Amino acid sequence: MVAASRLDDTHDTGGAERVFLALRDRVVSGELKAGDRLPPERELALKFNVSRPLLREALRSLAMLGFLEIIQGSGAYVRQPDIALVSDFLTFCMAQQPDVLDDIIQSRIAIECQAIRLACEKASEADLNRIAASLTSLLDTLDDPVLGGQADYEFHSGIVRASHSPALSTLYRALTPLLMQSHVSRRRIVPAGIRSFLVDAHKEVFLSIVDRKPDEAEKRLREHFAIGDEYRRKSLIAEFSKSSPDRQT
Amino acid sequence: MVAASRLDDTHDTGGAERVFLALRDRVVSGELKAGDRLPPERELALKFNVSRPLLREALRSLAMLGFLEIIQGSGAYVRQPDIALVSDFLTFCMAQQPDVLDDIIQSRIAIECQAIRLACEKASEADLNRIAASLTSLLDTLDDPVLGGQADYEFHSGIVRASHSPALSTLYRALTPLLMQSHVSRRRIVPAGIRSFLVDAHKEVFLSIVDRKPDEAEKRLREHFAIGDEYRRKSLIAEFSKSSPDRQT
DNA sequence: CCTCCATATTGGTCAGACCAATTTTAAGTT
DNA sequence: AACTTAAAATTGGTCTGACCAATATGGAGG
Repeated sequence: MVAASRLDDTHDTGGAERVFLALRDRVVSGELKAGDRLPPERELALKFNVSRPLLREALRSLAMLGFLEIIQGSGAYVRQPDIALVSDFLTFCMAQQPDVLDDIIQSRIAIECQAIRLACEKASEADLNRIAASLTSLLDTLDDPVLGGQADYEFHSGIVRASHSPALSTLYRALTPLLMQSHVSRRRIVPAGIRSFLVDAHKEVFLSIVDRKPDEAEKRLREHFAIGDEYRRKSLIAEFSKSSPDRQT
Repeated sequence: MVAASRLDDTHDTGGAERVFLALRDRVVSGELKAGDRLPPERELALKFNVSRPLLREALRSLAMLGFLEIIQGSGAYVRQPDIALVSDFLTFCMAQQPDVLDDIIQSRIAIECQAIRLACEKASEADLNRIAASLTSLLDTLDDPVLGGQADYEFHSGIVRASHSPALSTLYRALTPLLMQSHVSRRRIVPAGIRSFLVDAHKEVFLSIVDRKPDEAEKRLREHFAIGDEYRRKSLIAEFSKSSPDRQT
């Protein structure tokens, strides 16, 4: 096992890794805050008793991990860590397993169902307004697959945001890219005529939040997901039985 | 924005990064499988038209990300990516926000409540046996905070595993380190006399899975979490009002 | 006071060398 | 022939010092 794989490791396995860990810990511990500029490479190399190439291996690694932004001629700056990197890696890890795209929806259901309960407790006026707005635009963009999808996402992420739970929000953001990937294929097969019905489902979910009824809200949200799932199954079956030529791999 | 921050970026911002992205994509795309050995550094440097230090910056970065394991005298080997790295980074991202440790439990509730529903559908005989076993060891280790905590974790992770949802399992594993961190402080304050009651709660949850009743199972699991939360509050209040000297920051 | 260019600073890259650990090979022994 | 052991080759680890490129700085000129 490589030392760098765990946050709590200390035993050194080499100069570059030693520097890497030392600098990373300074960032993680908050000693180095976002925006701070690191000393010049030559200076840092001297301080850590390594050559410049070695120090650069460490700096470059930190940059690749998103901890640093290195600007030629200027310096190396500490960067606010980006969830997108977690998403990327999570995506990769999950992609290693088969059929995750069909399964990722389970994570979404999990997060949203818990979020909606919290939202019933904690949603502010602003939260409700935001969700209501997404409902409106959902209605306005019924026929537009792109804008409609965006409105749909804003509705659901609005619920998560209204939970006022940073953990759930962070997770949700981490999953969003994967969700998007599985979402486009999902939405494509929802029959156009049914979409207005889906808006009603969203509306009911929203009203349950307004009424501050967690059990009801979760139940309706689950039904909403279940219905979407059912359509997906039906469409798949229809596709197979007809073996329509427009099928895309 | 640095190019390496997104998995789909291609535009190069330098030699080292170019090599980094090229090699990473080979791993992500599956062209390089776990266990494969990379060509020697000198050879790779020639192939990519960069100097060895530059190539090493790229290799080292990949190693830090967990894509490679570099062994002196032997070579660089592709490694199965480790969820632990996601955990580390997720931990870091969440640590940036205040009070996450109290909030991380929401993610746990979310995942487990969804998992237990799926478990009611999909749990195999082996899954149930495993959970039952953890129940037994939970009973046997009532007075041992370490072993007891371990048994507790095995029970809950057993539920997630029984969901047969790779996405939920992956997420749960990613959260485990953070969970542990918040768990120890949590368990410390549960009064010893009540623990047997907690075992009963676990047992009820388990029986609901055996009976394949999703709603009931989730309800009991929620109650279980709620009770734990309540104890935590009470203990905190008690600590504050007494301002006991054994309080640890 | 502002603009513009020379200079200094700082990261980007390279070449070649030597050390350390491992692997391979070959010699030597049983 | 098979095993042991030591030498040699392979491969990663590290250093030095140099030069290029982009940026930042500061002074000269408007």
